[in-house]
Amino acid sequence: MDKQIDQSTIKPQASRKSTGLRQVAAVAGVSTATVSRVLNNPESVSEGLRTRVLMVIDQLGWVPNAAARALSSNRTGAIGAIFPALGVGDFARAIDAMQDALAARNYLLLLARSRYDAALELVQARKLVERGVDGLILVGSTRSQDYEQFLRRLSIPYINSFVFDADSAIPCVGPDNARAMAEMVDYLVSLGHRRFGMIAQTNRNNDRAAARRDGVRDALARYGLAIPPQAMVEGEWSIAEGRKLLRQVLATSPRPTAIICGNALLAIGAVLEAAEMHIVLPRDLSIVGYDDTELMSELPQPITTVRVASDRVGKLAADLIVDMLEGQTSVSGARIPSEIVVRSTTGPAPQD
Amino acid sequence: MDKQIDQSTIKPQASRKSTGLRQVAAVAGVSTATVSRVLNNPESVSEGLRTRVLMVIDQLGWVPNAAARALSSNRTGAIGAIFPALGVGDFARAIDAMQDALAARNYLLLLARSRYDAALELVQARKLVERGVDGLILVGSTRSQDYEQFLRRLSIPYINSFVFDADSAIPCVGPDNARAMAEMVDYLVSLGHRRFGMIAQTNRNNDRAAARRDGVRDALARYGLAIPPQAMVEGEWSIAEGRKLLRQVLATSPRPTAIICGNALLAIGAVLEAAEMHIVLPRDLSIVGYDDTELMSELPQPITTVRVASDRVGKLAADLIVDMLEGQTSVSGARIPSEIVVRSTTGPAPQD
DNA sequence: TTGTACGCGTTATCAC
DNA sequence: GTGATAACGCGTACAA
Repeated sequence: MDKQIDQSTIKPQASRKSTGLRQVAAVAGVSTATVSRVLNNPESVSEGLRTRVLMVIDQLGWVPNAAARALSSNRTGAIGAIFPALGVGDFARAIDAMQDALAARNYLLLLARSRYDAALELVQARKLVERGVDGLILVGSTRSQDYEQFLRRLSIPYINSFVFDADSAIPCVGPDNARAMAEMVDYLVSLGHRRFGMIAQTNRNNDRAAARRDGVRDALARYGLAIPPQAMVEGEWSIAEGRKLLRQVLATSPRPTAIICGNALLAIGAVLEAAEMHIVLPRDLSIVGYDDTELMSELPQPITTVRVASDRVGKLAADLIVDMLEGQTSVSGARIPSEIVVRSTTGPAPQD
Repeated sequence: MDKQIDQSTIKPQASRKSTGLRQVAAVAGVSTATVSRVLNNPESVSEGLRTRVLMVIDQLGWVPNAAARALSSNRTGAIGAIFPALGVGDFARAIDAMQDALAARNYLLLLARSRYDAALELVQARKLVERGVDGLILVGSTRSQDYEQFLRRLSIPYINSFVFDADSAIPCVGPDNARAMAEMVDYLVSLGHRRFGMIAQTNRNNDRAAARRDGVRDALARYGLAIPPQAMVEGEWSIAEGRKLLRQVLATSPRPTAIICGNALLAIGAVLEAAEMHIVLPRDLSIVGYDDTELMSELPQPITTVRVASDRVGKLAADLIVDMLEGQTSVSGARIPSEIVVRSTTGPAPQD
């Protein structure tokens, strides 16, 4: 009798196409609960059953359904991250490290791209939340009211990366952009420079770029110095712009003796253009950049720059958000130190 | 009476925390089915109800739960893509375009990275499938037996990108790597070059690199030419390696008059190193690369290279996989044309 | 056009 | 340690 009943109750299950956990349970002769436990809490299942179930899983090639799991457990095991761009030097390195760190802790990274567009970023955040991410890694700390409100209503944790603000309410992982630039200014002033120009990265929806610019300005102010408006220009993220803007800055008078660039590509463009203008670095002019990509050291003229361990930013951000999710105590942020890498594009200010 | 019944039936729903669609339905005074339809099939709902429901949704700030939706509809609206690397020139451009194209058609891109590691790629594929992606975009077309089997068993479509093989069973979107290199060889031979060297990208788990190398070899063979083993070297993806390998190739005798590099960074390294060795391009030597990044044209010496519209690869791959999902007829692949961009690192072979 | 009711595949809370 | 079984939130026949 029992057997007959078993079979008749199995039939309808078998007709349910080639589904999952239930199948495994049936074949292994255990309950669905046990199969689930083998996956999520192996220690709570006896050795014997566990191996048996694992064999069946392997044999059937069963892959658990993440959607069902998410629906039932209210966790997806996915972390969302929104970056302005994905292929750009420091972000790319951070993303790689983030992915590795998350994978190591059994989380998946969901990447979105905001293109430095505030509205788009909010859209992306919504999509990620809709997708059920357990936490969010954002870049920067300045956002619109709408966005702030959206985040506040959220029941999931989020952190800011690539910025560091000691007294921010929400955790930050990143360099102190302003301080990094201040150190660069100190270095240049110590070389005797007094007239500065800046090829800044555009500030539009980019508080890191703004912080770098402000860092330069404030540091200079401490020495009683300032960059004249015409010698302060803005560009995006390309060599071509670095070239163009160098000419623009050098056209001002009196000519600056040191030019600070807001990112790596702008610096590379500036240095290349200087060479074409037969300006000898660092004899006639000093140029510095921000971020240390391979190019900064491999070009004919290695460029002095600020180095930030972006991979550490990525890894720590990943670890931090997972810690927050798993209720670790250490939910503070971290300031990633920056460092001035002196190469051959900086030297004593020319005498005039 | 009716009112009282309504209220008493609403109470238990209200106690169910701050859930979703049901809430919206209750507040809007419609059924859950209607709310669902407003989202997934708006035309089938009367104007009046639709706007009312939309207002309530907005007011409550409700975000549909993707997991529940996926579980119920058996589609996630997510496409998985596995790339060897994410931040690398052509891949980065393709990824950007892919994301945009997918977003335009209301799909989300789930990105994974295989690091040119076959085993890791299979792991990533499994994870993406577990995550319920509706389709898969892969790179290349050569894979292990295990992997092939895994894909065959899959019930979701997948395509190969960055390769093109006219008689492949599964759709491809990409350049014909071998043909692109063959054209480059034709060009160099037409300039009088007869002695060639090659700084290839390593072939490990990279059939595109292999195809490029084979393309060069076969094209040369047609002219009765060949690259001597010592002049055929391999590197990864860095300027430093391009530098080192150039010296290696130039140490062979007789010295090649033309050197073909397997990617952009290797070419840049080679060109920079040549300059440091006081070798004048193209008078003494011709060097070409593969892939056209900004650097290839902005460096002091613009580099002759193969240009492939990677963004088109990304966009077309995205459109193709979605077409396959949505049952469009046009499920063939596409060959993305490549083009030789002649710059200043190539010229007539030196006379000896 | 709109509403009812069931099922999607898993987790988790109970009993045993 | 193990097994029933009720959620989880949404889509969708089917009925009205």
